[in-house]
Amino acid sequence: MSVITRFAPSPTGLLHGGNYRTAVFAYLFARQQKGHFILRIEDTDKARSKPEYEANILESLQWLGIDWDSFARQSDRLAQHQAAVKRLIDSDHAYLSHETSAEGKESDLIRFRNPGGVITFDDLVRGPINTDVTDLGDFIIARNIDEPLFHLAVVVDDGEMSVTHIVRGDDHIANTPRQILIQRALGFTEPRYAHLPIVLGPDRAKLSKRRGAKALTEYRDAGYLPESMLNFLALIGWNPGTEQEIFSKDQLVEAFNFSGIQHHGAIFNEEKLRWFNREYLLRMTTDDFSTYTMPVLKEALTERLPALAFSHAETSMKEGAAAGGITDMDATIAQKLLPVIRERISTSNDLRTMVGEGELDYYFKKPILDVTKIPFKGGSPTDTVKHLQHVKETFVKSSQDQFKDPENIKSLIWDYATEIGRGAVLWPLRFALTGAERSPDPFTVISIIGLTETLARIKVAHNLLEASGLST
RNA sequence: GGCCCCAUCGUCUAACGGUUAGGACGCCGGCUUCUCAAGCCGUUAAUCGGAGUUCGAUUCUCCGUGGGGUCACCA
Repeated sequence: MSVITRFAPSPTGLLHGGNYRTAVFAYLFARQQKGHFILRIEDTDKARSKPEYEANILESLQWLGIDWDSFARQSDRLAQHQAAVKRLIDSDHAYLSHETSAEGKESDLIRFRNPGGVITFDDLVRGPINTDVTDLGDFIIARNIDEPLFHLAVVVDDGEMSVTHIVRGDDHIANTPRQILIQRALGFTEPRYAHLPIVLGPDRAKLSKRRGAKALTEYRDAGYLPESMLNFLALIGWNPGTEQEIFSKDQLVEAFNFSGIQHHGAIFNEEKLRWFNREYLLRMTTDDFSTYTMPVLKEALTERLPALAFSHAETSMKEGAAAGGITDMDATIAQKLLPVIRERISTSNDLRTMVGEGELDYYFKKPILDVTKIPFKGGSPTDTVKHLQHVKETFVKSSQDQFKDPENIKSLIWDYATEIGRGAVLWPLRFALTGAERSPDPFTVISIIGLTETLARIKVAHNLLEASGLST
């Protein structure tokens, strides 16, 4: 018998990572067993189900790389549910019960005739679970013949779709016995159950939208990669029994097993997720990283433009700044900036923040220099001018094509810097270029902004130092 | 509260009677370095408590304690 699993979310809100973790496990198991994976939208609650939530579920699953073999919507299966209710009534497993609700509404509810006794099932992760269902009483399975409720619908759908393994959150453990009761009354084969430990928020309570759990699509929008999200989700409450942590989808499919699933809840740790994302970013090809980064970088830079505009007017990078977008020149620089960015971010949102806070400004405009910070730790302005002058002359004498690679640039002045004291030479150079106390090394910066701009900035620092020297 | 489940570093976890209780994230420190980032190395940190069983308990049993889930005409 081939394995059939399903993911059966309700489109009554945006689903969070914990919900999708359930989908991941059901999916991995189905793929591993060369089985069939069903996506079933449980929208029997008409009042709360919304099309946009359903759309978000589909979108999220596709993004994660969880593809389904068949799709069903519970609301499309009303006829089957009604037939089942009729069968239940005809066989005296259920009956009509005329009742008045708390709000005073009268209706003919359909109640399941509970035989009582102990129901036992062997959970794939928890082992045998026994429940005395006597106390449940005759529970309600439909509001009326046209409005079947959750338990009835689930059992009918799982039964008719021949689901062999029900993988779901362990908040359903308490529901299982009554579903088994309905199942037996309807004559369906009992599936295997695998109840997954709940995913907790930082407060150790069940992850929920109300307590601030983010929708999966929010993580996507923040720049998380589907691969890292899948990897992370799979490792919440499950481990392969080895020390491997980075898993491709195929590897997860192969390694997954129910015995590696924990029996207790696990906290959704965003720090770890960030780490996973960074690991995947680091593993990307240059082209893929560019595709991942450039749209965000361009967008962020465009927003940053007002702050950059002033200097665009007076530098060599001025073309087209007023046109409302970043210039070709800027785009070229952005492309060169990619390696620098890669070692500094975990998500593209980090990049957005960097640009927004002006951390990248000096690549696109001349920095405004605080002249007192140009000399290295207690170095004199006079010596600093001398060193900058030397560096400048060395650069001028060198051929243009040496300025593409940071290592080459480094080799031009490294011996001089070592001889003089690297700090005394490199700090003023780097500061002249960036105006920042913290930045990548000067060689990297030069390779990005180019020789012409480098010389211009050195000249600015030079002039500033001389002017301050005269006035003191 | 009833019922059910769970319990190893702050977090995710390994150990399936015998280990200096291992790994990862984070934190902290060092190396490298003009600064930052990265990288490399390292430190700190845990078996909830109490009884048993056993030559020996993280591991098995019981009792506490703590945490979580669930108790709808929601799913």
